[in-house]
Amino acid sequence: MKILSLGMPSKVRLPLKSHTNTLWIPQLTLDCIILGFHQGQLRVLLLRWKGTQEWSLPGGPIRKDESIDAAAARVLKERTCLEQIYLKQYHVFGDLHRYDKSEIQEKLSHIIPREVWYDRAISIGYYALVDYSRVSPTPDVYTDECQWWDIHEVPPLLFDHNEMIAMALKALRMELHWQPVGYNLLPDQFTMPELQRLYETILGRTLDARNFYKKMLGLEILERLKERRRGGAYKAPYLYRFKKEAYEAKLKEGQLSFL
Amino acid sequence: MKILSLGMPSKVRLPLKSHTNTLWIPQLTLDCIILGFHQGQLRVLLLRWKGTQEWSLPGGPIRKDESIDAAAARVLKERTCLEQIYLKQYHVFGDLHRYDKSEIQEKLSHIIPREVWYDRAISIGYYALVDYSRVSPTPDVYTDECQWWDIHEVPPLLFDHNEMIAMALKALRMELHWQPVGYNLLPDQFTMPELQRLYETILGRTLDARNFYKKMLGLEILERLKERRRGGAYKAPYLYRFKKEAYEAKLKEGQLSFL
DNA sequence: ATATAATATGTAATTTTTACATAATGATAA
DNA sequence: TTATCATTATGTAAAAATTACATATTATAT
Repeated sequence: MKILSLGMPSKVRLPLKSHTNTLWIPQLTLDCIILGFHQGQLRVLLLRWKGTQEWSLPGGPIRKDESIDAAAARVLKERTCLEQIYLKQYHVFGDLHRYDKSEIQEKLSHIIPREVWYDRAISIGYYALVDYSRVSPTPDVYTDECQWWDIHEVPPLLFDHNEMIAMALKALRMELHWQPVGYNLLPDQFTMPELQRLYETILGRTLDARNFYKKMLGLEILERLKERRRGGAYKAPYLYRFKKEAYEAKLKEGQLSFL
Repeated sequence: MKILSLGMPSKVRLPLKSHTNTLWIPQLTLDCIILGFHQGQLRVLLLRWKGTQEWSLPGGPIRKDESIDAAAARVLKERTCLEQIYLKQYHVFGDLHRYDKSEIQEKLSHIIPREVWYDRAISIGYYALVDYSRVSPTPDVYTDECQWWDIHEVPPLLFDHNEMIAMALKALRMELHWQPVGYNLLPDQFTMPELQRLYETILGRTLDARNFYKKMLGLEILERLKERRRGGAYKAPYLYRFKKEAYEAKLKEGQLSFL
């Protein structure tokens, strides 16, 4: 039953008619907004289609013998080589005319024959929070390039993927209030200014450092290490680590409020 | 494009193989947790299968030519005769073994031939908030009865529908904080104690009346009418009404916090 | 040794939330 | 008609959370 780690022919990751009566659930896909944090930017992993300047999100159909969460984990693993990642289902995109099908057919005709696209597909949106430094961006057979983009600098994408990213960011902003988002987006060890910049970037506004320290430390889910981050310019900041047991306990009791 | 109001043969509302290559998207369904508030209870609309004591949620497959939101609205309309209702997509149930298929085949074999069930279906969960008093519960061709149940007294249901209700309630509790849930669940005119009981019921805890009045009136989205609710025993309470423009404006700016 | 720019921290004011008790009222019963 | 009743309506003080704000510290760079 564990398809997840087996991998799959990454050829098939599109809403194509050829999926009918095969391994794949027809007319249903998922798309994955893979988010990382680097240099004060929230970044999203995008793919560039072979021989084009067209970008879109990683995603694809769901196997008949895998759960949708496993399918999302599979897509994530194929593009990042990461497993056991925080993945959140946040919205289903099911409008009849989610995107201009003929435009897609046109732009990708040299890769995908026009006639194999479904008239219509429904897509389950997931976002993943990953440690940027551990990701190895990997294109698939349809694409030349897999690259991080600042979420605020994303170019016009194929399908309705710009909208998907916008909605994921909105959902993430909500989650920021009661989930330890930093735990998933930052490396195991991080500094308080890094965590603050993460919050500021996602929220789109600045925060007061003193109040931020107070708030985060008051949650009692952070542990300050003896070491400081060396190598940077100027005063070396302390390193912190999330206390996993502590925050999981508080999460369960719904006693976490980050903002 | 407006399939919504056309209605459809309500015969087909199951994840059945016969949907392949027809009007319906295969292996994908939706289920609808229709919620009303009555006599201090949060109630959910359930269907009883013909000739059985088995209950389950309203739902069914999605037409190839309707959006998923339109499909949910269609299901809702068929069971309640209501349109223009608040519907919220809250989770996709996509596990491989969401429910015991053979148990379903067995229990419903006198209604649905065993062989027509899909091996597996994925279901999009919606919940709807309706004005209880305006609902006309209507069974479909597979069911004898369509009835309200206290959400805390729901019997064991077919499929994974108990879990669906539990998760819908959880999602609703979150929404209660920043959405005017009372606007959708109560009649146009209502009293403050009614609104308070609604909140208490959904949250599962009591609230202080003075603080509740203060909070709700402080939001400046309620309008007190001159009339009071007559007919009840003892002191007649004032009637209130939501100021639609006011709360929509505040909702947009994210400036509503109900709790 | 000095300058630099980022880190680390405390206190007071404000706002929000919580706790708590009593008078008013309309319906009911005597 | 009056008294009783259960519910509605309301204010204030304490506690908690949030916001505003300024300075000493320190690792690095010069």
